[in-house]
Amino acid sequence: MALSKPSFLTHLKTLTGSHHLLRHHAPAPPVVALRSLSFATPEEAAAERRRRKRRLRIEPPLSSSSATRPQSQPPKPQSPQNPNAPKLPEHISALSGNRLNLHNRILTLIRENDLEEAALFTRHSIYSNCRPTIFTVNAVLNAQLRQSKYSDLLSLDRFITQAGVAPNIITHNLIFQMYLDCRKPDTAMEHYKQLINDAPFNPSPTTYRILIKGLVDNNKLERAMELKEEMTVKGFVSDPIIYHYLMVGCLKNSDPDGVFKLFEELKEKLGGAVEDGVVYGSLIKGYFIRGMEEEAMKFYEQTVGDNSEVKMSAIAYNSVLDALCKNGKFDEALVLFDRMIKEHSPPRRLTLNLGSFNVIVDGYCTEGRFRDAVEIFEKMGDYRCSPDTLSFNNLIEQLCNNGMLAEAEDLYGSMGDKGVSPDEFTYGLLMDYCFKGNRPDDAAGYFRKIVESGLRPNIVVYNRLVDELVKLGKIEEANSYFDMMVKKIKMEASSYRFIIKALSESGKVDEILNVVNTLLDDDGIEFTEELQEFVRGELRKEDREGDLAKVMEEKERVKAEAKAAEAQKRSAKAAVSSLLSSKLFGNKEGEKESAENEMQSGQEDTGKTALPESNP
DNA sequence: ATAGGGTTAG
Repeated sequence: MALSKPSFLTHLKTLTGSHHLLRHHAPAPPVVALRSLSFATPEEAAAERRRRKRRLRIEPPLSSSSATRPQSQPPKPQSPQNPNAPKLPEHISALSGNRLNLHNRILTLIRENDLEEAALFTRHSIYSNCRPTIFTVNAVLNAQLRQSKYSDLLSLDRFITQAGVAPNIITHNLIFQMYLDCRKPDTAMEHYKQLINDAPFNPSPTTYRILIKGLVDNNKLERAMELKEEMTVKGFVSDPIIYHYLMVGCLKNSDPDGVFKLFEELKEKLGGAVEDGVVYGSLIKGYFIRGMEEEAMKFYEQTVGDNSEVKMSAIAYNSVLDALCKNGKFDEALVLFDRMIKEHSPPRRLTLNLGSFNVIVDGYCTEGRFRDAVEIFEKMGDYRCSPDTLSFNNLIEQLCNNGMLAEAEDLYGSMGDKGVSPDEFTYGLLMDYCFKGNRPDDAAGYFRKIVESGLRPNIVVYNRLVDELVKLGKIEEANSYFDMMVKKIKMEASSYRFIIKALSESGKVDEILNVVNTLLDDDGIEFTEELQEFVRGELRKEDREGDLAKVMEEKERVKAEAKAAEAQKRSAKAAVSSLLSSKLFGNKEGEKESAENEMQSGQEDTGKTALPESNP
């Protein structure tokens, strides 16, 4: 199995290490939060939600099957007269004629979700007689960001920088967003410092929104607060949205006083009244946390009361609605929800959205009113709102958690009609609860659905499946899932140990040796002395300790043979290619190999950085 | 015709 994650990270390190704005420091490489099913922290889940949200604006990612294009060597580094002179980005008027045509063609590729082609086209155009504008580049970078193609994004950014396409503020904002999504706030802030020091233009208000939100999401509230002060010093207006982000940060830190302080500060800044409804949900939550229910409800009244001047959007309402639901004011929440429904008159005024239903569904569930929850969930369509995978998962989980597996499965069954696809989480959830409900065959069936639907299988879910099967004494079956999945997911050492242990306990020595054989082929796992000792210990129980050495020797022999065959092939090729002219042949070989590695790795990390050849 | 405003549930 190809070594996927480590090589990806190494690759990213190379990219960032040579990034123009980052060349002065050499921190750890950004550890990209790859999509995974189990989130270690709520922040990770939140980061994933943000990514999903952005992804919504683009067609859902198809299985990344488009072929990797041949790419050639980077050109010689250019030597402009003054390499330190910051270049001004082009003005929007540069986007005309041929360059506008190019722009539109690339936008079409993006719309068709062919990001590889869009990036490649952009690169190839650099040295053609029609250079892409920075606006075109930004469009591609943005699409890559939305699809979490972080290494592609960094690679393209580096490419255009080396090629002398001057980035503009939007380019930088995209880079900030990427680092923050990757949970690398420090790298984002380094980049920000470089921008302040070196760039021939200023940050934009959006720069601060991105940074402050990202810092809060990454648990750097203090730094976010400092940045708010800093932007004020620089003459930027910190608006209600910035304050809203910071208030959310305070709530996360259980610091209601921080919320109140921010609200007062905003109020003063706005001349005594805050009209934007977005901050009131947080304010009310602050009072609830503080145990000041009366104050909370006073502000609630002030926000939505008859003579209120506060402008409420659907999102602002949702935040208030959530405050009520989570603090024992469900009756009031229902009244508010009703009012939101009455005020909803699309397309003129929108006071309801998917989120409103998610909040009220959770409210019903908290009250134990699951039937009502399902009912309102199903009424969503009446208000031109449609559920997504996450909202289905949410309700399915609530039902499962409360002993209503059958109802959860009904709901799952209705996803298809609504055109919503279950994801790995849906299946993992149903799998777990089928095991709990003593239906192991159905549970395994849900697991197989993950594989059959072409979803990226996840080691955590796989571990849970095998764990349950072993607990039930279904060792053979567990082993068959090991065989099925070992090629598809990046196994962990502990997963190998687990299956070996289970096989050992039922005396299946040959199967153990099989697993060891697979392990030896797995480049991602080091067969440490300790691991070997563990295997030997298990084999010893059946008096087959010596078999480990046999397997290892055999593997060495096979590997040595393969190596020899490869060497022979190489020298034969060398003989042939010396007959042909040029290095072209050799290059192509190299590319073929790396393309194969990527396909095996199954990651979204196709970050090839080769530049096209300079002028033809 | 390049970023970006907010919410809620994994």
